[in-house]
Amino acid sequence: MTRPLRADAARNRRLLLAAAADEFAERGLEASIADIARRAGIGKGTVFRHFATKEDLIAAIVLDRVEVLIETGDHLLGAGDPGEALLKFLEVAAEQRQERDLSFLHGASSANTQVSQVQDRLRATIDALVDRARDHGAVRDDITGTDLFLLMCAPNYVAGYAPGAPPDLWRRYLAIIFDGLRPQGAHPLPHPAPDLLPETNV
Amino acid sequence: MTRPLRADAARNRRLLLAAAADEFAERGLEASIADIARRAGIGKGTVFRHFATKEDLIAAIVLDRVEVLIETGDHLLGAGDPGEALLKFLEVAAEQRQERDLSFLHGASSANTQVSQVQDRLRATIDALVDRARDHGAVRDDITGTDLFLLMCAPNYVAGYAPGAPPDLWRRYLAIIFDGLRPQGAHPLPHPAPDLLPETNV
DNA sequence: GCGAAAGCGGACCGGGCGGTCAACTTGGTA
DNA sequence: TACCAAGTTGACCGCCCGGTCCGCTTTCGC
Repeated sequence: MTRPLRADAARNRRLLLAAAADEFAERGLEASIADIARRAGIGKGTVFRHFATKEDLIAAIVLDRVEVLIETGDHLLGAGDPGEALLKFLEVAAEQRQERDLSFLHGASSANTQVSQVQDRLRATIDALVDRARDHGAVRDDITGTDLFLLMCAPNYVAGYAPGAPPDLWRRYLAIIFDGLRPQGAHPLPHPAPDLLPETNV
Repeated sequence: MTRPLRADAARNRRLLLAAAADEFAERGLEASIADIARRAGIGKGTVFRHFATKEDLIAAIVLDRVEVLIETGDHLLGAGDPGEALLKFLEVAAEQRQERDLSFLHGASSANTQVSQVQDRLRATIDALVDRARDHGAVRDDITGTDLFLLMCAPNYVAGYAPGAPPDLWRRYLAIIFDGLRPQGAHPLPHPAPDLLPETNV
């Protein structure tokens, strides 16, 4: 369908995505296109040749990151202890976020259809991980894949509130939250699990 | 020291703070001063008469909200079951956040000395609540007040990721996290508690 | 009721943003 | 090697932002 990119264009696209991810991680959503272009060593106009709007650029970054998580999750589905697999998945997700925190980009790009599609795929993978762990008695009966999808980002978020915190403080809060997911000593939950409509997250 | 505000000025200040809180809750940090002024029914110049910068306005809002939490916490220190008191405190904090989510303002104003002072006071109150709950065996031995200070906002944050979620979904995630804080079935934590230096949070 | 001080408001400013464009350079192909 | 489509570039545009300023209005002690 679409002819392959010219060699220089492909190189610039890679540079651009890397620079954008770094810049967003450092400056948040309001990182400017001009700064991103400068960091990538390309002209501002080139950015808009590759991505029509800033939102499209953000969506491309999110797409890449979520794909990685899906691959990780699918791989873990076929391996070892189900409880360990789920925990390992959460650790990988947290490590990705720790390296570069781009969580705010997910919200900023959820309107994009490709992003919402890939997020649905991620949710399916997490559902499978949780189902397997639940069947194995590694997590309590009353939690769902959606719960984990939502809780996934919490450890980094919590650790991020500490100013000069050590880089792997998230491990502490992941452990606490995961203890809350175990069957031992679980108290009944006061609110039913949400069900996010999978087709469209409006 | 400073003479009291004129009647109209005091009224406008109240209108302004209320409008700003609403506007920030709806539009996030990038809510504009012009919109806030319009919502309050006052001129843009008047905003800057009351608060020299946008940051000062944000700090004033945060100050008010944190004071409320401190009062709540101090009150709960003298009442009933220590474990219930801590849980109740977290519920009140989450309700405040659910009504208007201004958590992003805390980060934006932490440079302000008044804000960091009042946050230190809040941390002291939470420390006391946690110490009492721990002594009573309501929470595990290896968590600290600082842990709770950081975890406090997590339930709303997690629930906020669900698009059309019911308004009190946070209760579900607070329950899960609180189960993770209980002594029953606790697994050892892989990372020590952080200690935020209280005098300055740089 | 009057005058001075306090408060008010909106036109205005400099700057930075996302996005456009037309002149220019480059890569692949016949 | 010569050509042209694809790609690049930075000056430029309109917009909106936080913040200023000064002529006007309101409050309140006397």
